[in-house]
Amino acid sequence: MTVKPKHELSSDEEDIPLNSQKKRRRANATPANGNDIKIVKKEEDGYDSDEALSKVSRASKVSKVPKKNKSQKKKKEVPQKIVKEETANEEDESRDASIDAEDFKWWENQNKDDSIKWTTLRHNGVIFPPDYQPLPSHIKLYYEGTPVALPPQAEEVAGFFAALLESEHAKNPVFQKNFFEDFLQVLKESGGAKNSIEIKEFEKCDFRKIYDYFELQKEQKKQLSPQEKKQLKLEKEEFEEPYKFCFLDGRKEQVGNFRIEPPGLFRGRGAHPKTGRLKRRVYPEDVVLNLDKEAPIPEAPDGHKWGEIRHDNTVQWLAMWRENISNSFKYVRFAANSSLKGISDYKKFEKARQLKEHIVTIRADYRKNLKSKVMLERQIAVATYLIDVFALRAGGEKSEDEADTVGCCSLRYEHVTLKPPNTVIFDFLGKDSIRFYQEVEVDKQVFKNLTIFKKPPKKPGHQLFDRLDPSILNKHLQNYMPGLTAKVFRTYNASKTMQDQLDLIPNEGTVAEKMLKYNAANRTVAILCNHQRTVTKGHAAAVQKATEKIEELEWQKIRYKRAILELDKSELKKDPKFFEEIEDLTKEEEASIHKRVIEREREKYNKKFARENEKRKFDKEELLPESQLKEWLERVDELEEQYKKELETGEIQLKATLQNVEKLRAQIDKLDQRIETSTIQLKDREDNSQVALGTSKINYIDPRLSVVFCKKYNVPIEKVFTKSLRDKFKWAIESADENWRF
DNA sequence: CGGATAACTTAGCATATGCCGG
DNA sequence: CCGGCATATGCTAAGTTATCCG
Repeated sequence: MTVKPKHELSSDEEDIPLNSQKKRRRANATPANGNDIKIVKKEEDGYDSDEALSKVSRASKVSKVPKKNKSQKKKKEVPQKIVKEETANEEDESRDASIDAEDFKWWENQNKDDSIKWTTLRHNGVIFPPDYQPLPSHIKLYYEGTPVALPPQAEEVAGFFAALLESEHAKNPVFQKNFFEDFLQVLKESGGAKNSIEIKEFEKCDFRKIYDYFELQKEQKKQLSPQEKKQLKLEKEEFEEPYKFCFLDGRKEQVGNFRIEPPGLFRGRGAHPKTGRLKRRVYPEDVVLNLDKEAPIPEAPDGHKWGEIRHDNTVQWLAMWRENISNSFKYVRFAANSSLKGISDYKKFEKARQLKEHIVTIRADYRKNLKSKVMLERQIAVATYLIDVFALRAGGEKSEDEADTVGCCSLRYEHVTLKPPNTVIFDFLGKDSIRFYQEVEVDKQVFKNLTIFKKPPKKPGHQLFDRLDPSILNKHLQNYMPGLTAKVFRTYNASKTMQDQLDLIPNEGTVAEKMLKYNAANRTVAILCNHQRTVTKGHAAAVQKATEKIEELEWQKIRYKRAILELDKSELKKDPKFFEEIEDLTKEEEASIHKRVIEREREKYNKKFARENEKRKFDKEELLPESQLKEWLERVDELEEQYKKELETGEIQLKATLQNVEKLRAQIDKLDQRIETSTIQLKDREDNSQVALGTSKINYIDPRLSVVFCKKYNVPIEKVFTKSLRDKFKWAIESADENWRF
């Protein structure tokens, strides 16, 4: 218990001055705040050093695992079916593909060393975006009111901006500036405006005419007849056909993104310094193809040549090119339903499941290490805690020319606010500049440590974990389990949470009711992972509409109750509670409901009239006379009159069929039903408005959990997985029985 | 060893699709 | 049956991590 680990006795590397650590971005390098020394003093944070020590002996128990585990059981490889590349009949290629995929059940026979991804790989290359089509001569950019004769190269770039004129990007000054710089550059390179107008200021450019032209084109496309649209779609599919599939070890498999990304303006998320920059056109010369050595090399377009032909069977990309915004690579890869992606996915979840065997130890360890005498160990402990409990990402360092977003290791002083005794407010921008905001209670010792990590001279801009980065953290995690890294915790906790939530669902009720609960479970996971979406622009309006609808149902119900009392006063005595709600509706509320209902009725008839006549016009039939509309509207007027009277007298007029207490009660029951469904639906929609369920379903929740749920609860799999997810998760659907557990 | 980077997963948004209620 | 809305899909940006390289 009191054995002092040797590395703590010596002045170890932990105590090197912080300012000799690798330089940190964003202003101020982390100060040497003396924490490292003070931390060992008991009075600093009052921990029991004896206890702190015991942990280290524990840590030494953790077995080191070789980096590469090559000793994994090597099962026999499935004999692969050789598929003829030329099917005699090409009429139904996709059917062939699906048969192929079904034939290859890799999950029934997991194998081997996965550094070699394939032995043969053949494909037809990639699709390039069409050449630029110059605008008609009367559509121009205007500069200080004068049309500019732009060279096509520059016109194309102006068009990229014009297309975004009504978007938020176009209002963003950084976007404007970056676009304008690149635009001027292209303009210069292409010889400047042909009518020698010199463009100098962004503010003097008017892209409206180009924008309007694009809108018109969109409109015209929409106006095409269904047959024409169908024809276009058919042509598109036919053109894409050769690129959609490839042959991997002789099996026909789907390619994911076989289209080269078209040029445009870079739309970075959040405050990205490069947003608006010109993303340049990619030519065959920029593209590297990956194929097997004997594979026929697809022909490059017209007079072009491929940049390079590679034969690298240790990777799973088919083509790649370098992109000019951040100088990184873009890849053409297999589709999500491909065997290689499926295998990776399966391994990901199996790895997460493996973490179950170690999580207790890991948690016990980081709890103990929260009190370690070594600063690095404490930071590792706190970071692991945050990653485990709050599902933070690893948080690698980012460069100055990317958006300022953070994850665990890159958290800074200002991202964490401490509220004694042990409340922490996290507020930072994470991946995709999505805000992470949580006010939470944390472990007491975690709170103390965060206080230490924030101690002066540390101040805003400084790293909280000044000794840590994902590589150090991951190396530490590998000690517990081969392949364990920070991101595995997200997968593990997401799937574990889903399992726990699904376990709480009783096997009863309709499929719809079960699905509501499944989605609620899914939502718990999405919230854990902070998967958000922006509320759709019509959301507020939609909610209001639905709320009003419910109000109107309530009002109808009250009317019927009043009507019952008119028919038979004695009903009140029999069940006074039933009639209580009549009093809930004030005259004002009722009047405003009347107004809404009437207004909607009027609108309905106006629309009906307009639509009907449009149709008749198209069919060259005689139009409805205005008198028809008038007649309809008069009926609404009558209704309005009737409601007005009702409001004054309280007397309800109903059609003859409803002049009967039993029928009214039945109607009221129906209304109650509708109110309940509508209310649940509304709540569900509201709860979902800011939460994206898809991301966790696609990436984090072991699909076998959903399969088991469906099997056990008799829910059709289509209810939980869309077509594409069923393809992606075929391995799960076919392999999990109803007793499977994460 | 550490920084750079290649290769992969994860992410939200825009747009296409299709489904459901009036 | 049809329009409006929700959902599914496509697109590509933005992460993580292993590995490369000096």
